[in-house]
Amino acid sequence: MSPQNTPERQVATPTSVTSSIESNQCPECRGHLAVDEARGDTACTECGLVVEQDRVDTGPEWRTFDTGYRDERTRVGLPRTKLLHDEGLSTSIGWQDRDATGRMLTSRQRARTRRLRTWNERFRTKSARERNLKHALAEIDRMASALGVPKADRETASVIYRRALKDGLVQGRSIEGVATAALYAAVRMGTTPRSLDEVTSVSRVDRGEIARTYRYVLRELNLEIGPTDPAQFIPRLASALDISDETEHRACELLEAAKAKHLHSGKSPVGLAAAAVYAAGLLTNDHVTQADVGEVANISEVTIRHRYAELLEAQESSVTA
DNA sequence: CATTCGTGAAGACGAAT
DNA sequence: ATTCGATTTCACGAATG
Repeated sequence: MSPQNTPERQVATPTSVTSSIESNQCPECRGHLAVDEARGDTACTECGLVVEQDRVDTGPEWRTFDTGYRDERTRVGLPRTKLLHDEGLSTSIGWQDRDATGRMLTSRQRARTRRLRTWNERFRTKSARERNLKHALAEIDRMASALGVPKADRETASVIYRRALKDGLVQGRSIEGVATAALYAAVRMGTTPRSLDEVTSVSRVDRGEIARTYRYVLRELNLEIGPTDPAQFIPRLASALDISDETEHRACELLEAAKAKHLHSGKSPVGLAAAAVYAAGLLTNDHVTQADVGEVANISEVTIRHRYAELLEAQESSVTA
């Protein structure tokens, strides 16, 4: 399996590594390089020098969870060889009480075998769960970093994932799907929510699966997460657009007025927040274009138009009332 | 010229059946 | 699982400044 036979694996210095990978030649001994799939390294076959570490395997992984899915395999998770599969490290012990030649075992041997089976099974399932958890937590951390999610929310995400794993919710679903759902739930519960689209943009799983898994996890763990308050998006939009504190404050007032009239149910919270920022910009004479607000909020100009008209209307009638 | 506004067709989503 | 209603988006052209 391993291309190199040399036990010691020194690591090459970064210089000239890129070029040696391209030319497929070892910088030390001119031997040729080979990829070690199991370790994710690129190493020389002659001297064992590792020229590239932690190479990400982008190849497909085909897994099935039960016979029903065997014929409609889908891509799930990271490559099997690297993080998931146990790579032959664990052992299965047969259930038949016979030795290698097929003879029945004595009762003393049977008891001994039974104990071995029990412990072996415990070890196997325990380490499987730990691999699962390690993988998932690394994935959560990667996505959280990309989104700049605060540490407290990452903790929440990992707690949610642990609970999901304990309750067996990950079976039949991809680890990454559940990990993403846990992160999404965590940021929704925190102080700086991210939209489903934002979370999707850093996940390896498509939007639909995230949404489905999110709902599932929410229901199974009895988590109650209401609709996001649009006002929570205001500070982020404000700083991205460099608008004044006054305008920012004004935007919040507009949202308050709208909420009092229940003008916000069923609408996209981000869209509402974006419209509030735009409208507040008009009111305080520091101009932001609809295009700019839409850009940072990932909302179309059309939606901003619709919302900000409603917002101003709600504000008017509450002033006169 | 840039920005804003309105429209109709089309897609996405949640709720209800 | 399908259907329905509301929302959002896209593409376009017109109006406004």
